[in-house]
Amino acid sequence: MRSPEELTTAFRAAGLKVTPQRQLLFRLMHNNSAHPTADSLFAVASQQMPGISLRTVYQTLTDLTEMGELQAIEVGAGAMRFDPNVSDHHHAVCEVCGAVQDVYVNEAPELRGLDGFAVADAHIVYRGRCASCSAPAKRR
Amino acid sequence: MRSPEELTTAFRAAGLKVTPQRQLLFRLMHNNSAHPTADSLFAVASQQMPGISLRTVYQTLTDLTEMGELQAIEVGAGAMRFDPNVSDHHHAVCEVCGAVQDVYVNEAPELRGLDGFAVADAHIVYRGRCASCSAPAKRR
DNA sequence: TTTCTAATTTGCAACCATTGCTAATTAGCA
DNA sequence: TGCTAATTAGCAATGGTTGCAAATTAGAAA
Repeated sequence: MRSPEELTTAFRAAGLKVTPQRQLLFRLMHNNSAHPTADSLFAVASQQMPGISLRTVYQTLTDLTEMGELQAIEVGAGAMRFDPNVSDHHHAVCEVCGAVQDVYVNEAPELRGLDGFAVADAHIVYRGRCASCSAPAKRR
Repeated sequence: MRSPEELTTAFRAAGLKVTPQRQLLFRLMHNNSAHPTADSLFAVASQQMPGISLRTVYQTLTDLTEMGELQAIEVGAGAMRFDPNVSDHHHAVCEVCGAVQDVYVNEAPELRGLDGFAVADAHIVYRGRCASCSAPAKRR
């Protein structure tokens, strides 16, 4: 996803308005590698802008996704996750803490069983334990 | 998933009852490659057993999944799909008709970016057009 | 075969993530 | 500064799924 400044220009150029709500969300998503859900982003946004509505968060995330600035991913954890990294990559989901991290593969695997199916896109979801959840328990 | 007969034995052995509802669902899921949702299975089941409840369909699918007889898959199409093929495989989802088919890969791809993550499982979802949806339009 | 009881089924309410709708507000051009 | 289309907020509604409680029933035991 582009920077808040670039998005501001892009939105205006597309005839869309740049509201304080949108600017806040641009900032919160930029370089955000937490793969937040709409709801968790709403929680953070609410601290900085009390009164912002969950509806607006959903709306803006959808708009950004349709503009290709965000990737919406489904990792089988109920809610949709939003990722400002729109490069070709995959995801690893920790089964303990739920954290999602970006993963890259060197080349797509060879397939068997496709039978005339024209693949447009492939997405891999890895499940397991992230580094901190597989580390031996430390005192805290 | 095992045959209805084997499941009957397995259920009894586990102290579970084999009801007519369960027997019907065993039969409907056995060798079922349609990757049905709970709701579509309920529709089929209702024809053969009017009055069966959607709740029971969910319950039985969940039980079978927990017993390892079914695989529950999430292909990003709203509802969960259930697959009696519990071997190690992946899925191809047609973006036109929504059909899901099983796909096998020769070997898992090499990963970058994992950073201490211990992978337990990987699932690939391919999107594209299935054979019949990419075929040139025929009169019907 | 009958009895008994824990397992199961049903129906419905509740839940969660998300979207539809609409009145009120506002960005930003003229 | 005014105007108007875009946006926001709030709430209702949706779809998929689960929780709950009362009624029913499979199947072991008598």
